[in-house]
Amino acid sequence: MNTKRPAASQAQGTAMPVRVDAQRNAARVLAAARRAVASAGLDVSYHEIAREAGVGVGTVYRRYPERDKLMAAVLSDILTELIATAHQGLDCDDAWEGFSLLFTGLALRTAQNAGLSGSLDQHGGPAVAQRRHELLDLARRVIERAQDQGRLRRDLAWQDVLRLTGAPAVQGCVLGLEPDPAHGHHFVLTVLLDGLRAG
Amino acid sequence: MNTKRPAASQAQGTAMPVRVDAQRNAARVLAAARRAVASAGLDVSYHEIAREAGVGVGTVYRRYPERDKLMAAVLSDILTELIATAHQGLDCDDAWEGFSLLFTGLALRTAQNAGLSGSLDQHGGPAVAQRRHELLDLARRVIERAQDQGRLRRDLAWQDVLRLTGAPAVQGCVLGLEPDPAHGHHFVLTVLLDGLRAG
DNA sequence: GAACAAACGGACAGATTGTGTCCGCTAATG
DNA sequence: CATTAGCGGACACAATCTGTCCGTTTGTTC
Repeated sequence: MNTKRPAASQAQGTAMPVRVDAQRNAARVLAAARRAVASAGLDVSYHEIAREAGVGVGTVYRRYPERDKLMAAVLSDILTELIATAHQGLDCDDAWEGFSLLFTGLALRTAQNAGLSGSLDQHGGPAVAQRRHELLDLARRVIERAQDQGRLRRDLAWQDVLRLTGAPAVQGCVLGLEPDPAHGHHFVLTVLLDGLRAG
Repeated sequence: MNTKRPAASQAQGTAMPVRVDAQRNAARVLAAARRAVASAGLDVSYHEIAREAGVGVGTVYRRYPERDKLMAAVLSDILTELIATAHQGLDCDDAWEGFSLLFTGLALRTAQNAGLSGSLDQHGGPAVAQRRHELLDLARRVIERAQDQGRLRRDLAWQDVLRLTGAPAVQGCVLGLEPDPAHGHHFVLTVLLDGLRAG
C-alpha cells in the first residue's frame, strides 16, 4: 500500500506537502458523499456527489477511482459516530438511561441515513466489517445490562432489539400521511421505548 | 368516456365479446403491476411489469397507454384490501381487538408494499383520493373508539397512530442485520402494540 | 375448418441517465 | 517567476427506459 502522493516528488526528495486546496476538496467530497448516500443510497452517481460537493466530477474520480473505496470511507465515517454513541450508552450509570440513549441514537442516525437501509453488512470490506462488529458488541452489552437489571423486557434477543431501531426511519405508510420527521421520529421512539420497558 | 372495445365491432352490431385471452392478460398485467410496484415502487418500468406478467411490452402499453391509469388501478386495488381490513376492525365487538386487527393489517400491507412508501396521496387521481379518504375515516373511528374505551393511550392523535403502522415495514437498520420479514414484522408489532396499549 | 380481425410479442429507434477519461486551464508552492 | 499538482467539465461510451410498429398468433364466428 502507498499513499496517494505521486512518487515523483518523493523521489526528488522535495517532500512537497499536499496542497491545501486538495485537502479541502477531499474533505468536501467525503462530506458530500455522506449527505448524498444518506438521501439517495449507495447508488448515487458520481456526478451527484460532485455537484453536492461543489467540485468537478474529475476531482471525485481522482480521489476515489474505485467506488468501493469511497463507500467504505462513508460507511466508516458513519460507524465512527455510532460507536461513539454506543460508548456513551455504556458509560451511563443507569442501565435504562444508557439503553435509551443508545436506542435513540441508533434510531435517529438510521433515519438520517435512510437511503442505505441494510447495506452496511455487504459493502465496505473487512475494515468496515471489523468496526461494525465492534459496534454490535458494544450494543449487545448495553442491551444485556439493561435486561439483567430488569429494566428492559427479556423476551427479545438483542439482535431483535437492534432491528427495532430501524422502525422510526420509515418515511410514511401506505396511507401516505406526510412524513414530518421532526415530530415523527419522536413519538415513534416514545411508543417503542414504552413497549420495550420491562414491567 | 368509452370502453376499450373497438368501435368497429359495436357498429356492426356483432357484439363480439372481449376475447378470453385478452381478459386473462389484463388480469395478469394488473397482478404483475401490483407485485412490481410493491417491490420496486411506482417507478417500475413497463418492461419490468411485462416480464413479471409474462407478456410482451406491447400488451401492457395497449392496456394502459398512460402510466397514471395503471398506477391508479394498482393503488385502487390495494385500497380495496385495506378498506376491507378496516371494516373488519370496526365490526369487532372488543375495541382493542378491533384496533389491533386494523393496526396489524395496515402494518403488514404497508410492509408488503414497502416500495411505494408514502406515494398514495400524490398519485391516482380523485377516485383514489376518495377511497383513501374513506379508509382514513374508518381507521379514525376504530382508533377513537379504542381510546374512548380507555384501551388505547390517549396522548397520540389518530394520524400519529396511523403513521406508526409504517414502522414494521422497515427492512433493516444502519447496522445491516438481515431483514427476516416473517419473524421481523411480528416482534415489531408486539412491541408497538404493547407501547400503545393504555394502562 | 376457413376467414376475419383482435390481440399479441418483441425488435427497434430515440431519449435519458450514469460511467469514466482526457486535456486545457488555474492556482498553490518554493 | 517557474513549475506542476490539482481542477473542472466536455465528451465518448454504456446501460436503461419509453413508446411504436408490424409480422404472427389465436379466439371467434359462420
